[in-house]
Amino acid sequence: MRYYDMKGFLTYLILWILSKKKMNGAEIAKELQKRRGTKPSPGTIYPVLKELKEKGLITAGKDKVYSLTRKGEKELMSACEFFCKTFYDMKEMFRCCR
Amino acid sequence: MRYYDMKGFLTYLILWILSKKKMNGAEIAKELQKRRGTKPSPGTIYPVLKELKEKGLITAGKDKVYSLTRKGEKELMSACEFFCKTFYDMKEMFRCCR
DNA sequence: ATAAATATATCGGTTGTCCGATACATACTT
DNA sequence: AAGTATGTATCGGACAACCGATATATTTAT
Repeated sequence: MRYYDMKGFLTYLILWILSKKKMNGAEIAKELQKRRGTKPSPGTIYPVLKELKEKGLITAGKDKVYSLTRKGEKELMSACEFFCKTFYDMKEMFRCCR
Repeated sequence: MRYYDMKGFLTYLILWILSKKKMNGAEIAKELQKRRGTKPSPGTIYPVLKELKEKGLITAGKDKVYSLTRKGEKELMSACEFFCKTFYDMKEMFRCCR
């Protein structure tokens, strides 16, 4: 997986969110609404969940409550490292907005 | 401009880089190489610079050394705020990789 | 049990990022 | 001044994110 492409943060944002709490699709959508200000449409979110599941990064039981797999955790970690490297001086950025 | 789309971080990364130091296209490419590990192709970087210039976010003299305009600074600030809001708990992320 | 509301899923199409290839301009060397 | 290296620019196309619309499944209410 190539982080440097960075088309769409959504996938990683979802991984990030799921790393904190198990959720179903609708709950994820709500959480995104809260964070970004806009709610992704069903046509956006469910394909992403499907893809993440097929890649083995998340799993869900019959109740459709998703959580990260071990692989998903590693993937998220890698993404974090990439972000840290790319925005190694981002701390200033965060400082500026609080 | 819609931050929540987030297709491609490149544009904002370039704004971020230019906010710290004036550079020409080649220098920007090198800096990106350093940060991301991959160097953007000319076909990637120059169209982005052109677009940013057309939007009035950056300017350059005859020497093609780019710098942020006032508008560009504001834009970057907005982007920062968006990131902070979206990843309000990202501090943990940064902690994990150092 | 039926109806209504909510959640999940799929499909087609649009858009924008990014790249590779190519062409052009400018600066540097000898 | 000619040739070489380096920087700049443009074009076409590949690919993926995202959305809107629609269909289906599941849960909740009556």
